[in-house]
Amino acid sequence: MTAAFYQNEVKFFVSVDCIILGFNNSELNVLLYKRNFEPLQGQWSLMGGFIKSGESIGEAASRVLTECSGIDNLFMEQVGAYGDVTRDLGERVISVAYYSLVNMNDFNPELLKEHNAEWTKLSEVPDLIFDHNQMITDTLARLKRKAATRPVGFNLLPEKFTLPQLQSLYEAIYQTPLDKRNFRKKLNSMDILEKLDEKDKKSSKRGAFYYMFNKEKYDRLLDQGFYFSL
Amino acid sequence: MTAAFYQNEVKFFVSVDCIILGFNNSELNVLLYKRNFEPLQGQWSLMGGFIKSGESIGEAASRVLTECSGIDNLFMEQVGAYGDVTRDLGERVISVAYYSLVNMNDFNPELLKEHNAEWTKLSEVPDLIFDHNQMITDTLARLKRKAATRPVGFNLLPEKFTLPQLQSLYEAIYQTPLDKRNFRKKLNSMDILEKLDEKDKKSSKRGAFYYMFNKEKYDRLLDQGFYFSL
DNA sequence: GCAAAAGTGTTCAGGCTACACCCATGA
DNA sequence: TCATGGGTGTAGCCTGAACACTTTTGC
Repeated sequence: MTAAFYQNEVKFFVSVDCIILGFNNSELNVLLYKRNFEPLQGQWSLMGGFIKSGESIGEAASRVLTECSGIDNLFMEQVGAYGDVTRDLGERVISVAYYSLVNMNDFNPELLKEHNAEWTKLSEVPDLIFDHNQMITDTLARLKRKAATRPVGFNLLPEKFTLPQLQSLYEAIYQTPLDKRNFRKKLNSMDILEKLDEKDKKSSKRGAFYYMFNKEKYDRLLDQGFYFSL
Repeated sequence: MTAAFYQNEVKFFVSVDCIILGFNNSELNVLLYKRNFEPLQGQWSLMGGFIKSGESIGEAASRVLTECSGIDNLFMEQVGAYGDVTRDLGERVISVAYYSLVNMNDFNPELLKEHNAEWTKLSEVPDLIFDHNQMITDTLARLKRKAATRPVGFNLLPEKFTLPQLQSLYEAIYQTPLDKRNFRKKLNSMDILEKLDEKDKKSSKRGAFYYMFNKEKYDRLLDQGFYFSL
């Protein structure tokens, strides 16, 4: 029963490419690295790798993420499969893209160096190999939709964050300025944040209160038919 | 340069599976067929096929669609890649799902018979092979989002359709009843439909006016910053 | 003439947008 | 004391939701 049923069909290399997004200084960043193997050695590329036998697509993506971050269970979601015949210049490779939203501070700088990896502002992404620029474009469109309807943006921030930080994150995602009062009013009305007593004094003299996303509260509200929307 | 760069990596069978949706009698239907080859011969399945060398993923999906419909250029969009290690009982196969929205009347019944294919109401879909039920579930979630923000629903109707038809289509997609007056008001305000003089008298004595979707008008409005929303 | 589906407006509430000033603090 | 970013409330508008009766016509 484990016999070769599909003998007459063709097999393909299948890889995953990870669009790892972070947020810093009011800007979204993506993790890129310089390829250290042919073809196109020395060119900039997304983090990726081939799927191994015995490994699901998601497991492969997860492995790539862990390898370059040292962190398990990062937020991650499939973008889609890319399979143009000539997309890879080496041989034919079908690739499945995943995007991941991470807190840049959690990344070990030495591990990044080891992988030739660098955080790059989205506004300064160079020409990447193959269809990797397209994958980023598709991811950003998806992120806009997703962040508007699900509380995924918090993955891009430290556990404790301020409202000005959160707002500038959403401004970066939507690529549009938001009204401070309206933004805060909306968040307040959702009642999914915990206000701390502590303040962040790094970016202003007065200091801004820290908040935390309360997942338990959010899940409870979901059950009651609540929908996140920002 | 066409040398074997990735010699040490594993290759996989890659297939496409098509979730072909039609609309009839106030119900969404999906095209299923009885597998005529092992493994799981005789079981119900989505329409699908292996990707051939020299063929992109989209081309493979398009080929499968044309093969069973006799129609080119059907509306089609990728749902995602499915790659659990044990998803296929024969051998390991990674599959990319595409959904397609079609006008059931355009399908040649004899061609369907040839392929062992049958239209099945969504409410009556049996247990399918592998993860095909999951693919349908994912497609329906995607369709809800898509149909709300893009005028893709028209692909499920004949070129000429009535407003009661269109409303029942959206009721089927959203799985919820809609208010007749509000629905018509919204459509009217978008100004993307052409009202014909002709009436459809099949479903009532009085008859309902036929309308057509005006793609040119829609595209013009898009340029002016208009967003479809239903 | 009656059954069955098509067609038509108004009202109300809630959410979204626009908008400007005071507060706290470090330098 | 002043420069800098943090924090707060209201009013108008618009959109979405609720809702009931008349029209047409085949039988």
